[in-house]
Parts: sequence; C-alpha cells; structure tokens
Amino acid sequence: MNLKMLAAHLGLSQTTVSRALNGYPEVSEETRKRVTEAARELNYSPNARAKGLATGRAMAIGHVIPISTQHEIVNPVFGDFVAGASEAYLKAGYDMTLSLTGDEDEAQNYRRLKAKGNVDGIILHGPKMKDARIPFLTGLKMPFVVHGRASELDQPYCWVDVDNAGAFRRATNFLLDLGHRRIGLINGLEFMDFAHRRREGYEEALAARGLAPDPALGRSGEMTEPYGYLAAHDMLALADPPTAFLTASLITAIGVRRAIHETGREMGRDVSVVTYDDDLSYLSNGRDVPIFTAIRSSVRDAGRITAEMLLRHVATPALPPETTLLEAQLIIGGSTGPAPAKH
Amino acid sequence: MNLKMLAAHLGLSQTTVSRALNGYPEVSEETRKRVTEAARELNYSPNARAKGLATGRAMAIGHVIPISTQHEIVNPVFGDFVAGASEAYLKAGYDMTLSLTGDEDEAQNYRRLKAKGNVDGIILHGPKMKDARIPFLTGLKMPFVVHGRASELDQPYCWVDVDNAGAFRRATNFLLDLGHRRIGLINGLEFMDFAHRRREGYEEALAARGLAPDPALGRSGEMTEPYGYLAAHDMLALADPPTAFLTASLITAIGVRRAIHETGREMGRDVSVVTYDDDLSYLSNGRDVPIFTAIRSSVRDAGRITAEMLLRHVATPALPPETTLLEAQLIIGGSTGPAPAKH
DNA sequence: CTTGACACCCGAAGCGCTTTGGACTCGCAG
DNA sequence: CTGCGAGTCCAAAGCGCTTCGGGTGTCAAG
Repeated sequence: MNLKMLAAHLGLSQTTVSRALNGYPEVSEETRKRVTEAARELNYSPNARAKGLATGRAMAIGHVIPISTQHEIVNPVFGDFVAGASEAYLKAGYDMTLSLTGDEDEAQNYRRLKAKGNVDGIILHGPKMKDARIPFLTGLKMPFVVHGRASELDQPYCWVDVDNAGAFRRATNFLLDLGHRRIGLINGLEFMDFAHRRREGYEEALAARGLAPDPALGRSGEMTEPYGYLAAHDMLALADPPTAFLTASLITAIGVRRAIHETGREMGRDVSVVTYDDDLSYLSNGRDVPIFTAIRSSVRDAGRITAEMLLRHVATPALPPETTLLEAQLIIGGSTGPAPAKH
Repeated sequence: MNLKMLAAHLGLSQTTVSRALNGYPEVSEETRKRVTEAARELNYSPNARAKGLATGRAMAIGHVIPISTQHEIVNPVFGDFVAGASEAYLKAGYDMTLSLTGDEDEAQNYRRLKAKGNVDGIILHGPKMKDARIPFLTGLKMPFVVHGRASELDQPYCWVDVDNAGAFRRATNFLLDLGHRRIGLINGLEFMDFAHRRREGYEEALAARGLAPDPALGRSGEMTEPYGYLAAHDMLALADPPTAFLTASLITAIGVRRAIHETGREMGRDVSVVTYDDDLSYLSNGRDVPIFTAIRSSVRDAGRITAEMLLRHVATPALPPETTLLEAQLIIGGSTGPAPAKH
C-alpha cells in the first residue's frame, strides 16, 4: 500500500492525497475526509524513508552512548531517561535511534551519523569534563542537547543538567548540621562531569565551615553495589572512621548499608547515609518513608525535558542555545540522624 | 557531499562510484581505489534513507518495548540487553531504533512500524503468556525474534530464552538438598511469561519431593527492592516462617536481605537466599565471592544472541523459525547454608 | 462578456541512491 | 578483417514521497 495505489484507488492524484493527509489547505474538506478514511481503511501509512528523502527531515532523534572498552557500559540510569524522552518523541511523532559507539573515532562516528541522515538531532549522554564531542558537534551544525554539562568549556551549547554541586552542597550541609564532621564521599568516576561537580559541592560545604576534606574519606569509582560496600568497609576500618557517608547512587548506598551492618553498626543511628537518588522506576527508595535520606531528581523527567528542548531546536535551528538546571530535592529518610557523641 | 558530487569530482558516473563503493566486480581495482580514497577524503558516506529507498532494506532493527500505563516501564534489564544487541548490530552495520509504545492499539503500532519501513526486523521484549503480538507479527511477514517465550502458543516462531523453569527447579532442589522445607518464592509479575515459568520450576521441584507449595510463601509483584523487603518481612512474621527465599532478581534479593537483617537474623545462617541474577553490568553480585547464591545468566549475552538470530533471519527470510534455550548457571555465594535445626 | 480571484486539483521534477540494460574498447581466435 | 567475449564504464529508470508551477471551473466584480 503506497501513495500511488491509494491515489489510484480514490481516483485522485498523488499530490492531492498527500496534501489531504498532511493538512494542507488547498484541498476541500470533503475530499480530505474521503482520503483520510480510505487511508485508515486500507492501513496506509507513508513510507518514512521516502518521506524523509523528500522533506529532508528524518523525524528521528539519535541517542549516542559511549560504550568504552573500560566498563562504563550502559548505565542503569539510561532506561529511565529513555522512557522520559520517549514521551516527548511519541507526542511529536518522532522516532528514536540508539547508537552505542566505541569511543575510538568519535569524530568520524558523528560525521557519519549526520551524513547518513537518519536523525535530525542528537542527545549526548555521559559528558566528561571538557568533553571534546561538544565543540565537534557544534561545528557539525546538527542540533544537539547534552544530558549533563562539560566543565571548563565556555562555548555555548544546549544542556539539561541537575545542579549536582548544589545538591551535594546541601547534602553535606545537612550532615554538618547534624553534627557530623567526618563525612565519607563515595563518588562516581570523577572524570565524568557530574561526579566532578558533586565533589566540588561537597568540598565547598566543608570549606564554608573551615573543614578540609580528608583524602582518606574520598573515593571515586563505578557506582556498583560492591564498590559501595568496599569503600565503606575500608573507611569504617580507619582509626578515625567517618560518622556519615555521601554516596552517588542508590545502588552504591545499598552496598554501604551492607558494610555498615556487617560491622555491627546501625544505619541512621551509628552511621548516617545520604545518597543521590535518580528516582529510577525499578529501584524505588521506599514509598512513604524513604529508606535513605536522599537528594532526589527524576532522571525520567530529565529525559522528557531534554527531548523537548531538542525537538524545539530541531524545529527552529536558529534558536540560541538554551539551558535548564534542575534542582534536586532533599528528602529525609531513615538513614540519617545526629552524629553519635564522641566518647 | 553526495554521490553525484563525488562522481563529478572524480569524473566518473554515479553508477561506477556506487559500484566501486559497494564492492561490485564490474569496476577496475584501480578506479575502486581512487573512489574509496576520494570518499574517505571528502568524508562521503551514503545517505541511509536514499539507500534504503533504493534497496528496500532499512539496515535497522526495531526494539519494541511495551510501556504500559501500569508501572512496568523500562526495566533494569533493558540497558544490558541493548548493549549486547548493539555488538551484533555494530558488526553488521545495522542501526537500532527504539519504540516505546503504550499497549493500546498494539496491532496498529506494528502495522505502522512495518509500513513506515525504517526497520527490517523486530525484537520483541517482555512477552506475556500467550502473547497476542506473536501471532500478529507472524501474520505481518516481518522477521522478528522474541526475547523470552510465550507459553500456551504452539505456533512456531523465533525466540531466545533462558530456561527459567529449569533454573528455578535447580535452585529449589539446591535448597531442598540443604534441608530447607519452607521456601518462600518472591517472584516477578506472573502474567509475564518468564515469571510464570519460574513458578512452574519451583513447584515441580517441590512436587518431586512430595511437597505442596504453601500459598502463604508465594508472592508475585514488580521486582523492586521495597517489594522484596515487604514480601520477606511478611513471610518472616508468619508463625511458621520460611528458612529460605527464592527471589527473581538481585534488586529484590537486596530488599529481602534488608528484611532478614531487620529481624535480627543472619543471611546464609538463619535464612538462605537464592536469587536469579541477570549479571547486569552495574549491579554486580560481588567479584570473586558472590554475595548471593544465584542462578545467573547474562542478559547482555542474550541480547547479542537474539540480535544475531534476527540478523540471520533478515538476511534470509525463508529460514525456518529458530530457537535458543540458554542455561543459567548456579553459582554458590554466601547467602545459603544448611537449614537451621528445628528446636 | 471579460476579468480576476478563489477554490480545488493535477503533472512532473526532484530528494540520493541502486540497478537494469546497454555502449565502448580491447585483445584474441577464426 | 570480422566476430566475440571480457573488462569497464555510463544513462536512465525507479524506490515513495513532497512540492513547485501551473491548470481547470465557478462566481462576483468590472
């Protein structure tokens, strides 16, 4: 079933049928009705490739995920982000294509992506500090939005990011207010921009109270459960162990909890934990009473917002770069309490 | 940069250039070299849409994920599956497009997907028991492979699945061998086919020893941490509590562990836990010594295998349906031990 | 009666590629 | 010298759609 057949079936020209279906005004309401009805009946829907060729728009957005030979791989956040973005695409009639690429010849990859022409815009995931992809994409003249930001790049570009520094500053302050002075930071990989900013927030909060960060209380790594366990395990074994932890993800926090229990301490009483929580659909932090005190920001919402921004820029390429900074909420759960009195 | 310009630049016809680039024999090796070099230099890569139009192949695979209004949403397994599938696509030069669809007018969705013509094949996720999409897709004459299976459908189709029943039979037997008699099953949603089969395996193993499943020890739900916690919490509060749990995912198992600790018991001594483990990249079950005894099967491998099967069928549509049953490994970790003696 | 204006519709070109059906040039056997 | 196959290359059609640049026919205004 294609346009030609449909047109023949209706005794109309392809032109008219095409216009009728695409809502152009130079076609009578009556024939438009006839056409749309016939289209539905015969299960006609236009061939996207042909349409794309003719219009120059692919009606699709590309998500590029670096899948480096180290183990970053697809991270748990991705599913929810995509779900959010999909909401936006669904409404706008856009498709989504995924490219997991090794990060060898990045430049070539993006250039090809553009030349192949099956996406109208790109969402960039997992920006590193001064990420080289950003200036490159800017030069490519293809609309893109970064999920996150890249520090130390002053060139303007579109991004949607959580205020990571602010979130960790608040979390740190919260713990400081509870009397904690030795706060372990169990961070993500710090060449990733978000993790870098989180450490900044943490250190700023400490500095504001005249405290210097203890290197023994800072750890950076991939945010798995065993990593959280190990990091907490080691720090708790110190002569002067931390009374509180700040972790970068719920999964890591779960590992921290395991380590705390294993040493016979109790979370929320002997040791406090505040975690960042991406509010993932399958990793809920409890219902009414959150298990962990957390700084929470829905990555699914971020996905929707990022996609909407991109679609705006695809529709109007002349738009100046736009940015959105999302604020994370601090929600109080059962994992925090006043610092235990020293004895 | 397109074919026409490249041809002009080389003083050749589009035909010859196209053939040179696509490895056809009716072009001299010398000109082929000239052409490929010029193509690389000028950063030419063919427009995928035009190519698709001309060849009738989209060089892309569609993943359709039901995103129902209930809360299944994108599940944590998805990211790893996609990473595996990408390996196969990358090698074969295929792209991947994602469609998250509401499950209202499924039939219409798939029909449109085919008519739009930007995928050559489909991977079906999350099959339910006697899933209606399977007969429908068969009728559509578009190659597809199901990740999982649908019980109570005797029609042939391509699938890649883990032997869920076998895995849970083995896990149950393992616990029975350790002397456990009251084994709680904390399962996924049982209208999903995989969860249904897991229960079957569990019940078969019990039946083989003349045990009847206690309804109070069976629970079905979305595999979140709080769900695992709640289920275990409730069962442990029974007059005759279970001495072991069988859980459907690592995340759920983590909730179970929390419940066990909360009642002052110790996992692996007072209460045993065996979990299903999808071997997710970001949710590792410990390194050398696994935290949980688990039945493990890499969902990432499954993704690769499924994609490879689909590509085979896209290349040769006449191939008869093919199936692959993956066996899960039983790996022993610290979460299991002999049933505590009754007193 | 002619002229625009308007509403409606159509033919055909063109998007960038592949592929069919030749065309041309050699070299070699007849 | 002719014929013929092999080796190279090309022109043009076609994939399914949009869209430009007209074409009708009707009707009110001039």
